[in-house]
Amino acid sequence: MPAAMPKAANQIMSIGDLADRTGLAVSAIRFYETKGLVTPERNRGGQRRYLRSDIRRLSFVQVAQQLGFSLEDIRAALASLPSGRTPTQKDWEKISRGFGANLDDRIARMTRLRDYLEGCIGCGCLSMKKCALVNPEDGLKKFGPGARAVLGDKLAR
Amino acid sequence: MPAAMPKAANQIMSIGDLADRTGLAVSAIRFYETKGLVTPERNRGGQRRYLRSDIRRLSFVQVAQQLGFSLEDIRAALASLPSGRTPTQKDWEKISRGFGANLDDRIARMTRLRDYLEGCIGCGCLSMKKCALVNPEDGLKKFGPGARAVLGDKLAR
DNA sequence: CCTTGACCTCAAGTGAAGTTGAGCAATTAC
DNA sequence: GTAATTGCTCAACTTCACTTGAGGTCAAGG
Repeated sequence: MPAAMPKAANQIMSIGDLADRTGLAVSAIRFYETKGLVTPERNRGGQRRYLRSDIRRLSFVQVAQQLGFSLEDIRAALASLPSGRTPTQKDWEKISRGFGANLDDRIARMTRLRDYLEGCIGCGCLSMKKCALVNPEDGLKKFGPGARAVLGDKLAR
Repeated sequence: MPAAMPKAANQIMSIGDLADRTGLAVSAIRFYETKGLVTPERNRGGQRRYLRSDIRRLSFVQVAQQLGFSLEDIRAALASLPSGRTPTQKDWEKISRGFGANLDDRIARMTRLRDYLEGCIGCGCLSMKKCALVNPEDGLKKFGPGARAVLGDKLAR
């Protein structure tokens, strides 16, 4: 058999293969393992063996990271995936929804920020403690000082 | 002696006052100074004395940081403010526009990301290195490791 | 079989963005 | 006028997200 031998059914792969498929550095993948983001098996030589579903797992990590989540946030989200079996679409959809809802919020906040920059920063209100954007309500301080308020840190709840 | 003593014309203030007005920690303000983001005068006792316009300056730092800019990016932007005089509205508007343009991009990108997340994450495309979600053209990555900050705070729990 | 490249572990380093602490000086409040 | 508060410098420590290097092992091709 010549040519095409793309890994036994390409069901399992080495760390290098996974790195190629995800665009991550090998060192990053090992690092993620220490953070509990992936937990590969080992072959009898002690080398890591990954499943194809780990590609998606790490891709999710990358996406979520770009959305601003910390590795710990992501770890927590991934922890809700089934441990015994390969996650299904439904599994993924479920955890994606959590992140997506958050995104809506973030988009709204960024839009507000843009408006702020365009219309407000030159107006002087930045120097005023009571600027609705910088400091919407008295008492917001305890949730995060200063301009954090701009982002819509809700003090409610 | 009791009552109203709201700072001599509140034109100049101590680092503690500035910290109160911006919500920043005193240590952070000093740190920003080492990064060239503020350059206060000193009184004859050697203590830092800030102008009211520094409130705006630091507020801008906070806002820009939350947009994902590094302190170095911000330093560069602030460097275009006039050094001899207190910045005018126009000065601020000018530098804000630069950041704002960037923001439009980001909002667009995030909106795209949200759409993908809703419709795509379960579909398998996440396993592809080229998925726009994983690898957006000019991804947030180029804004540095602070991309996290762009997006604000943590996943609601 | 033997070489070469991929992998292994573990420790240390990086850089961003600060915080904390020691030891001391200046300001403010009473 | 004195005590408490605030400020000063400088060095070291912290967290996050990785990378790099040393020293050694495993596995696939020729």
